[in-house]
Amino acid sequence: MGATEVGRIVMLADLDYFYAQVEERRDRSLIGRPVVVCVYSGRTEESGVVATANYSARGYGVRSGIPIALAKKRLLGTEARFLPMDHEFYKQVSERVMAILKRNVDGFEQVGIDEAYLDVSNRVANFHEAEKLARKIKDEVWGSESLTLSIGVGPNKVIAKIAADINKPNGLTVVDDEDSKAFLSPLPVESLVGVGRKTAERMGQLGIRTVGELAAFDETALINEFGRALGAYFHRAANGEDEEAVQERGENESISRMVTLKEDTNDPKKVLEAAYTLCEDVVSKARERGLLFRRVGIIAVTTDLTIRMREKSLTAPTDDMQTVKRAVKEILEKHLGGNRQELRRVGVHISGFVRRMKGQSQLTTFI
DNA sequence: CCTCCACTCTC
DNA sequence: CCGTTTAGTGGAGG
Repeated sequence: MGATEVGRIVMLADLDYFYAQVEERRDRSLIGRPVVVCVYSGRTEESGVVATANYSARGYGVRSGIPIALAKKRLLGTEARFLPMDHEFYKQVSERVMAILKRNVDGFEQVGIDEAYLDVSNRVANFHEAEKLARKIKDEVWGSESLTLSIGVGPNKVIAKIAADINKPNGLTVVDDEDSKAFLSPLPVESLVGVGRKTAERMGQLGIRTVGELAAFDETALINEFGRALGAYFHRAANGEDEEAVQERGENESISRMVTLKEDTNDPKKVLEAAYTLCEDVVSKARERGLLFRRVGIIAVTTDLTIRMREKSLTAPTDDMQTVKRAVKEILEKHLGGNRQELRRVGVHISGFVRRMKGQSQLTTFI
């Protein structure tokens, strides 16, 4: 970048309908028909939800998060295929694609399995060159993986993300500095990262429906309504301002596992049996990474699908299975005891990581 | 300041 | 009709 330039050029690359597209790639017979990748809960033959659907299926109203049974109803009479998630495989494909992205940029920040922010400020002189680079990246990914992606190019992460969303699949949208405000202004507030259904509703109460209206709203009032960090972020983002750096993310700061129980219950024995399996999972994950942890918690989803979390801090960092199981038992019994509601799902969560030093035992010595 | 936990969001 | 995983903010209360 020239010394006079102050602006950045940031991209957001987003693999299109990722899981379903990967399935289309490995089985060409899927192409041209609705494809629905499912998370089966194991409770009954088809209980579970849709993880991702291809655009053919989306045409029938099939979206992420809807029950599989509902998706089947909507796709009745079509040649639709329903496939179980194959997370390991998607992860391998993702890693190969991310490697391609990485070698084309200076700054890289992966967000989830199918998205990454790319900082190309030092690699291209202007937005026109950035567009050419984006095209090259798309060609490379297509050439070696036969996958399409959508890329948004902008002066910062907020704009790049929205630009990528605006035109998919297989899109490429460039929004340069001068166009930012005009680009953002008419969009619904939900276009901004961090504004979901609930927040959009609250903004609606304030008479804010578009990003332009949000940009014009008093910042102090936003801070009052949404808190210091969020309020200030909404104000800046709506005005097209965002200084967030493109930065590689560190290690995860928590590990959790969750399962759907065979049947709704509040029998501690049944819930604990499931929870103990989850303990084994999370503890071995932590050990693989050489981590001790200070907090253990449970997640309980009741019959009416409300979610509760309970956690406690341990007196010392550990990765000892018995300690974890005891903690989980204690928290769970306390919760089930004071709660008549039956559970549908249960989860175990650990956090407060401390890297295990060489020679450090999991039984920390008290001084 | 720390702990707990609700809430929101994302893939 | 109903999953999974992780991050982050912020309020309440110690």
